Amino acid sequence: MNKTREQLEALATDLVQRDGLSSFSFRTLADQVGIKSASVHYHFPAKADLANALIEEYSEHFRGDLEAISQRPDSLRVKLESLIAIFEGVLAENKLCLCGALAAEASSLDETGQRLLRRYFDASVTWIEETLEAHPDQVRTPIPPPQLARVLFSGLEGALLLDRVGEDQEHLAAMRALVHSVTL
Amino acid sequence: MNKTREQLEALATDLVQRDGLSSFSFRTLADQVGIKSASVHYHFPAKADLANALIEEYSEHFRGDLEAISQRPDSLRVKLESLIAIFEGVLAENKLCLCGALAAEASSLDETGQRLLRRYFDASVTWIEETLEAHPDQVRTPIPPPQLARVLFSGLEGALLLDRVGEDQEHLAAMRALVHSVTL
DNA sequence: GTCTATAGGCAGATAGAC
DNA sequence: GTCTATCTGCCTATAGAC
Repeated sequence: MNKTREQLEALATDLVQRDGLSSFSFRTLADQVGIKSASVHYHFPAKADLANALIEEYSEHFRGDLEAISQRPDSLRVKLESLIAIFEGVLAENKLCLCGALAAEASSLDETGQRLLRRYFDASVTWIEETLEAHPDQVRTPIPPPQLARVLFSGLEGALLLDRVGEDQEHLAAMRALVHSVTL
Repeated sequence: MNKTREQLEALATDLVQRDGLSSFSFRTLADQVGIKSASVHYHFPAKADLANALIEEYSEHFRGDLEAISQRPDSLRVKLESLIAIFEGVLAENKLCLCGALAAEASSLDETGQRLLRRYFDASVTWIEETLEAHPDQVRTPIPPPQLARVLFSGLEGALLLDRVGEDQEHLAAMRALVHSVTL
């Protein structure tokens, strides 16, 4: 049920991650799904509504991925490497993090959208922080978990941005080196 | 001479850093400068030409800032803190790095624009790398300079992105903590 | 849920006068 | 260098039929 809506969301998510929210229109979505743009408006009255739906879905999915990492009996290093692997997967598809892409275009979102973005970043950083604190014996740096968590997540978002215009994955690789050096 | 062109570039730079390239049109620029949109096309035939001019100017300016830091007889820590201060200044104006903003919208640039973006990131990372290598005795981490440089620049670009949608400067502050911990 | 039809506006870009 | 005028096309969004 609601297959069309799901198709639209999947397609729009992909397009935002590739080129940003302003790079496509309701017509673009309609054409690819095989309906008319007026029908897209039935599912998402305005573009900001679409953006908000995308952020919510993406956040939920990402949170699921993080929970899956948490539940594995891995070392801190392996857990953080699994996090990096998520970003490497996004880069492999020549995409950005949906929320990172939208953050660069934040003014085309409404207040709700900006709050959802903030919540995504907060939740992600908090997950790293808690993961670090769950393995205090495996942290090998004087930087306290709250700061280290922020460095890691900022670094991953930035590395994605830089590596996508670059020709290799040197920035994400450097993030791996960082994780290697701060964990046992 | 070429006062109009300079006004257009300054205005466009500001708008890109605030909302991205697709957030304004030649008409937006024309209105604010007090001319007609057709006259903007005299200075920049197409929007991609404008984008490329902006990247070149921004890169040159940034390179000047970095050279100024290099020429001061400061410690490694102070030099890296000066770099962070540049990003803090951008955030204080509620802006992003021009090239970071454009990197999220890379598909609206032409080949030249994407190459210029790559050059900007390369040059910045190289500057950090060389700065680290100029003070080998003040580096207090096992991460080699090439990787550390990439972590630092990715982190700064990402922190800007995250702190702008956030309510405080916690990610840039965390980058300060990182610099503090890896330098003497 | 999807359609046709359309409103009303803005986009990038160009031709040619001044 | 800047203008007027204009082309052509796309955009978001809505009304109302099916």
